[in-house]
Amino acid sequence: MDTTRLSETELRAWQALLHAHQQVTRTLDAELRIEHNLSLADYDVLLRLARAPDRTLRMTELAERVMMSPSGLTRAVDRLVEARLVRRDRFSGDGRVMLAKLTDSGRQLLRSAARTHLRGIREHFTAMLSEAQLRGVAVALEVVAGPHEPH
Amino acid sequence: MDTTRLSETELRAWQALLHAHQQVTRTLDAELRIEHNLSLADYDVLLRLARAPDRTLRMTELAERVMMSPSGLTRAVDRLVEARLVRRDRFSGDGRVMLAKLTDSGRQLLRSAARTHLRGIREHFTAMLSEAQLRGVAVALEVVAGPHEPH
DNA sequence: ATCCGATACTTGTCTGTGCAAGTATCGGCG
DNA sequence: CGCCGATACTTGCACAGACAAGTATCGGAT
Repeated sequence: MDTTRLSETELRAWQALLHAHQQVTRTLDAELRIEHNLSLADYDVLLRLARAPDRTLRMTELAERVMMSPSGLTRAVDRLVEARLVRRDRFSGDGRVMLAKLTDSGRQLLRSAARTHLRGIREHFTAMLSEAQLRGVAVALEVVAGPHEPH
Repeated sequence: MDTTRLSETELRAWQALLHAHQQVTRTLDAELRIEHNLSLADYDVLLRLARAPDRTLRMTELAERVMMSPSGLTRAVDRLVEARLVRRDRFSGDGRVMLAKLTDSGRQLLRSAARTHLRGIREHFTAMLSEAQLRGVAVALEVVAGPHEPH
């Protein structure tokens, strides 16, 4: 196989991945910002917390789940704490770890943001594809993404 | 259909898109930076110029092709000019437009960076999928990306 | 000829994010 | 008990990119 070129199909798949991601992600981010004053990254943080036991996670675990660097997460949580959507508590069992906990108003905002967001995912992504296509995309891109626990 | 939830397949496809994109772009960006001191965005700018007639494009056209804001592109081209990979010329036919032109050393660098990059796309993306999967992903994500001329 | 809205960039400013260095805490070992 | 490497964040710094405002130019209408 020629190692200095990509086949037509390879090139198309790669370009399509870039374009589709950019397209969808920009749109969803804009919708969340306009309707709920929340970035897509913020939304993701709130969502992971909402799914966690007691709506609480250590910073490191949260960082892994939202695909952010530790420092990036610290800043993101700073903003969410400022907005009263998240609380920070010291973990009594280990003085180094910080727990981020979703507040009630965080839950409430997440709930209403979720409506916007899920509608957006449907509208700008999944509704454009058949069930079979969606499954194909899921299977293929899961391979590419590598092992991830499905949190 | 339930509008407040996503089906299992929808959710998987969406998450997989996010994870796969992040995974692959981070890796490719890192490879380009290490081996050629170029960001993925820089690479893309050089590539679009290389493909253009006379290796030259107006700023606006270039911005569309690389999916960057006008201001973002101005800064990106600033850096590439600084690195002598691109030249800026005024377009004689219209004093408002600026032409970005790939220099010879830009071409040369792009050539060698392309080897790294194409290998990377293969290794971290396309090689993980069958030809049929790749075609499926391409078709599906092209729909999602919407109409784009295949520059 | 000149005015004026439109076009094509660029610049000022702000936000988000990463890396590397700093701080606090932990837990084992002498 | 006290040291010390490891762990869990947080902070300093730097940089890329976006939006909005600014500048220069264009081209049609008066």
